[in-house]
Amino acid sequence: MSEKRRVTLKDIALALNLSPSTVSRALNGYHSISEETIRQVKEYAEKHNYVPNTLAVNFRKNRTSLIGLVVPHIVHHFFSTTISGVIETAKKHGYHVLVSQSGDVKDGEIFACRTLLGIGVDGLVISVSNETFEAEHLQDFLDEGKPIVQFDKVTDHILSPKVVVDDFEGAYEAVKNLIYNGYRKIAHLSGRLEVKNAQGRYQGYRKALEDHGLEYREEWVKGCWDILEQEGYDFTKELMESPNPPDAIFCITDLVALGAMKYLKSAGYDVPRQVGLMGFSNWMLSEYISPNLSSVDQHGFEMGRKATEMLIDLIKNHEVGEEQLVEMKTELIVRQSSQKRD
Amino acid sequence: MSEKRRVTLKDIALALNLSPSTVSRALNGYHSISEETIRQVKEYAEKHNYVPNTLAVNFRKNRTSLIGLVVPHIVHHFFSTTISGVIETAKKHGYHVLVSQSGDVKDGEIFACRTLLGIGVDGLVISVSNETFEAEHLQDFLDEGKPIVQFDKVTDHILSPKVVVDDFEGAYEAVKNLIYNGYRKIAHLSGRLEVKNAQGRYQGYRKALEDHGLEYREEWVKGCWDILEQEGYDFTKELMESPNPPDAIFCITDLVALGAMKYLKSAGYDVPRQVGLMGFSNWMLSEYISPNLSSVDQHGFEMGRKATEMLIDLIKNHEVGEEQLVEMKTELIVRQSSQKRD
DNA sequence: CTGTTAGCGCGTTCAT
DNA sequence: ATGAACGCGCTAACAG
Repeated sequence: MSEKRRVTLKDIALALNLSPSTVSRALNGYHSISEETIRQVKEYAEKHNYVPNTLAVNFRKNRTSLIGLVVPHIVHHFFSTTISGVIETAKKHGYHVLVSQSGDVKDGEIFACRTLLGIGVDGLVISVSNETFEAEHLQDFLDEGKPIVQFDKVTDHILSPKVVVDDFEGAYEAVKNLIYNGYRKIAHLSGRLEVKNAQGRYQGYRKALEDHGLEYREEWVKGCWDILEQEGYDFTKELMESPNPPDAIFCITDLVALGAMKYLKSAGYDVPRQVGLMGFSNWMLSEYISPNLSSVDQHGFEMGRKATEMLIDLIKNHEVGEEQLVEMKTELIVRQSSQKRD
Repeated sequence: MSEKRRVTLKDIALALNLSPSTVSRALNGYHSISEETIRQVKEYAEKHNYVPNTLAVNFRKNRTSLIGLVVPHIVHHFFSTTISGVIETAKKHGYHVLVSQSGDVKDGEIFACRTLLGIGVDGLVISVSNETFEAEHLQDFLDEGKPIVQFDKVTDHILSPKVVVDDFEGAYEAVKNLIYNGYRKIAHLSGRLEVKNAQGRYQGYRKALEDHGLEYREEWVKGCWDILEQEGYDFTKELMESPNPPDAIFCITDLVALGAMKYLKSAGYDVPRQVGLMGFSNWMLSEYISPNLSSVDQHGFEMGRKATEMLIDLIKNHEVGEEQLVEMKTELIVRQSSQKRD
């Protein structure tokens, strides 16, 4: 509990017989200070290891060099990847990241945002919850001149730059792959269609069927409300026990696909020979399960990086940003679960 | 870019014909303020949604309500679980969390810590890197009166409370399980034995062998320097191709076990019938791979919670904490990979 | 090139 | 029960 008092600008000024402002300028490399003074000040500062009081600087400048990050679930592999991208990118630009999770529910998100705003973050990177259909808590940021960049799960209820993957194309390619592999009755475990990603993937699915002359049946589309593994399990059971079972399932995300896989295995189906399976998001474990799961990679780290770079640009230019959509390409990862024959 | 100026104490004072100090006191519930004034002030504040300027408060009080968190890798499932525990617990107590990753290297850790200290976090929760054998960058926190709580991967080069799992017992039970299942030639893919966890698990492994009269052979212990999947693969290959191959492998962590599994499968071994496999850490994917992997759960969320609670206690009591070890129990999760027969 | 002054918003003396 | 005054550490505006 020593609590040695830190050296302040004033201390240096006093010791060197200068004014605090001169010292400040010397340390911050102003042009209008003599070489000699600068040298002197820097030397003294170094020697007494002066560290500027960040709290005071923040207060004075009314900024924190903090950026807020809100994601639905930290533990989901895709998000922990994006978190990594955000943090690393922020670091490179001298920013730091406050990470919050919304739990994928509206109230959690609102709480997180209010808190972050209260702390005084300079900007926000957010992937909204499944329940975000209005955005007052986000508008508050813009009203205070603090930019927001959305990524992955985005809402149109607020004007801001967005970084997303091309869900439509990702889904299209994924389903096309199933078709090329010989599957003909392709079902889709979707999400809530009010959610953009879910909508995009659903549309890609339909278009792929259409373009290849395959039948679209409404009863082959099941909406997972919470995007849970259990939903994947239950809906797959439902599908397979129906009078007209599909021979392949395209799932909105890998977690749901895992549930589907579990059911199929437990019910004795041969994946991929009897039933093909395709996920989305390329979770780490998709590579390890057996049969390993074909999926669509979203380049999470890159998304986090891109979103953060855009945000920091805005912060530095004192802009709150405009509606703008950056679409990143997905990458189809073909593994065993979608290959009818080896 | 509207930038509506926020309401300040002064504004309220002016409007209500009071002094700023009275308003401050009213808002912070001082005893020496009349009910009436309090009511009045609170009402006005509410109506004009006054939000105290956190930056000013922090500056004044010389604290941030921020706690720093440093882990080796955010994307590792165990750590993302602990992160979650830290964040949720902090939230409950009105604290926020700055998450950094060290990349499991010394320089990364030092940089993260310096930065966090610079920002002015009130305390630090850290799981140190594989290379942390001295701790000046941690001592700096204590010198400024800011407590540290270590968890999971801890070092004795600094005096602080630590939250760990009982690695020894976890390993002991894990290896015992292998033995009970009929394996007799048990190898161990360990980590760097200077690292505490690695040491504990190694000791548990040895003791289990000893207690059950099994042979310990030095060439059956391989040290993974970076704890990578590839190391698991390579060492397993080495082991199995040696003149005296083991019939089971206890791995320092699931990631290494995955590498082992990959090799064993690719080389045509039957896991678990020919070779048993046991991991440590219970990564999410261990449940999903096939055969699914027996492992030792470390209750990551709980560890994060416990460490954070201890830290916040210290912060609130203006203590920097003493050497103290909280050992949490592990939980053996028996799955297929360690069952010689079903 | 440098010093003086002033103030960011708040909490906390010390008065009254 | 309230107000006046001060200062946290720093920087920006305005002199000179």
